[in-house]
Amino acid sequence: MKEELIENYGYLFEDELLEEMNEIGVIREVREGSVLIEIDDYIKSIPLLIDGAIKILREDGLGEELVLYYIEKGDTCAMTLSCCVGNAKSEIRAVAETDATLLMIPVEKMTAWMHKYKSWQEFIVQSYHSRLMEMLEAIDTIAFLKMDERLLKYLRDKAMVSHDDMLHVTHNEIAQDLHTSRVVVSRVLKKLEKESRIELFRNKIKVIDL
DNA sequence: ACATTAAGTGATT
DNA sequence: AATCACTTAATGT
Repeated sequence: MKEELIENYGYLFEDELLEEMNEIGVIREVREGSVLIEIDDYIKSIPLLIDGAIKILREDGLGEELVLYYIEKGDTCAMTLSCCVGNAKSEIRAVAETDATLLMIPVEKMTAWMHKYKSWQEFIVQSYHSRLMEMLEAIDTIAFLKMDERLLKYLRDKAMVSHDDMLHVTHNEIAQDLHTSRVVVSRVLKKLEKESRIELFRNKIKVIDL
């Protein structure tokens, strides 16, 4: 596991910190689809993503959800960070988009390292920043983009995090992620297929050119 | 063969 | 862009 740590975080952190992470962190492997954080959960440890991708969702009242952004390896979850510091409940849900490997760091260590290691502090601040940027991007997408553009972005992101241009997803699942109806998704996808940008199959979508 | 689930489509708001 | 109503196609038992 030491190798994986170095591979993904070695260029960021000094050896001493990596050593501590290796000792204290607990590796957690999760399967695709498993829920890592539920809304209203209290967070007791910080996940650092070693491998795979995590999907971050916002949910309204009951059932209706919306994808905010994805987290890939080398990243951490900003929500977790703010929750630990403020000891607050999670406002979001985190679901494993693919099979994933996480390194879990206890909250106490996370705050202690903030003082002890400059590289850690920078990592946290930097991570906060990039998550905030992604949030802005998500807002722009919803507010200014039409459904066809939103869908394209969704497919692009999905293909990127799964490192595969054959996406295993149904029209219904996409509709839920984008908070729209299945019929609309089917129509737009059909249009994209006619433009030869994608190819449609049952339960699958092949990305040709985005 | 039948039931279930995914996807396609016209019409309406 | 959403909803309804209906059809067609694929898959499971």
